[in-house]
Amino acid sequence: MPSKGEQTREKILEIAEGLILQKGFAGTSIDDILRETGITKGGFFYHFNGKNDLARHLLLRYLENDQRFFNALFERAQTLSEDPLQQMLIFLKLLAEEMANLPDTHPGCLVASFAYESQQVDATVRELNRRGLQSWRETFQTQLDLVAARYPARTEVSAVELADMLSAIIEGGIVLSKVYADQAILVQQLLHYRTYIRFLFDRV
Amino acid sequence: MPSKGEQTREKILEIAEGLILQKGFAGTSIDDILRETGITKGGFFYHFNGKNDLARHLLLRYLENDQRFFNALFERAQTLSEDPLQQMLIFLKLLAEEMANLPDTHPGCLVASFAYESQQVDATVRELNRRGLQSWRETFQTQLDLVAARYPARTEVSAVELADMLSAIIEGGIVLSKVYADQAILVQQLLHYRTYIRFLFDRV
DNA sequence: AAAGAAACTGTACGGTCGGTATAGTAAATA
DNA sequence: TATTTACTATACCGACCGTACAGTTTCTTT
Repeated sequence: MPSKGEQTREKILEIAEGLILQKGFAGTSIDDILRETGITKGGFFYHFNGKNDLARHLLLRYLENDQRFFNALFERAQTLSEDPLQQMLIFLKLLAEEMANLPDTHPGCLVASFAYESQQVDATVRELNRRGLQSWRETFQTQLDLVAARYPARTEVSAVELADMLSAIIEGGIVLSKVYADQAILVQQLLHYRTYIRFLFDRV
Repeated sequence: MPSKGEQTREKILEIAEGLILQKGFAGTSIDDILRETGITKGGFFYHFNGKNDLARHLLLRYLENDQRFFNALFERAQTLSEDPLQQMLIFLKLLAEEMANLPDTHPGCLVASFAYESQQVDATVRELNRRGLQSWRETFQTQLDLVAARYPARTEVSAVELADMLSAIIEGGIVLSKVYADQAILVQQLLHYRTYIRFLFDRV
């Protein structure tokens, strides 16, 4: 059982994340967070040294959750097939399904949020953001390397670029989904990426 | 020759855009803009009714410029080939070249910026944002329809989704380029989209 | 039960925010 | 020359910003 402090901390992080994704980092005041959580300013500063400290913990939590999420989907894909290409394709299908099953449209990605407010956060957060993208790159690249080792690509492609393409599709798909208020778009785009992977490595 | 007022107006818009792409909309104060432009608050409010009014004009200008930019590249592509598929492929190559020739990394896209601060701008700006994405969709879709009319796609694909994919690649590519501080990524991603189009319609 | 640490509340601070108002002025235009 | 355009300069507002800290309650350990 998490201590009371941990619970409050988690509540602050949870609510702050939602607010920041809708209003931006600079646009979300500490008072906004206090209003939603019900705690007072002193309580907030007991847990965090300030807004930038909040941003750092927020991003850390977000990246860890995302990593866990991706890992879980890859593990599930690995139980369903032994072939690296099929695993990748299954992973993408599972990811698309998860995005389709969200209650509303995707709330947004903190990495993109901070990327567009880079001057509002300190160098630590910017660096953390870079590392976050890099860890996604490595996660996807690892699988794509396995694919490329077994299947000759139709055209010579870089696994890193292809890994980045998935990140780009996710980030871009989220932006479009947000603006159109239609989660289907992110799903469609993920499936297009999947088709591209199939064209590259599968004998279609 | 633009009148003195027009010049000042343009200067405000130009500087505000740069600031907003780096610090976000809420994170950019009117005072910030005054500092950079050298005008006073009275001067600013002579030209704009407030921050939201600025946002609207900013987005309008941005979308018009972008539309002109895309149109110019399509026209150039049309002078180089009569075939719709080749025109699309040339367009994408030209677009990638333009992105590669930017002096620094891509400064960002206002559409994404406002998408991640949707609660900070009024409904007019949000609607304008949607229309902006929609006009890109139509621009790309028009060309892709011509392609699909002449070339049977390898897999049945929706021209709208494929058009949105380009927008997503651009938006996502910009995010990655910003975070990694490397404009090459956006270029790579545009070329991957190009390869996907080739796989879909061309006999590779 | 006492002590101490953890988890806050309450309040106050100086600064800045977007926005408004107004008086004055220089330059372009009719 | 008269009028409009395009500002400057200054002052002000209430709201809110992030920060600080002294005090109080709640939990945990001994």
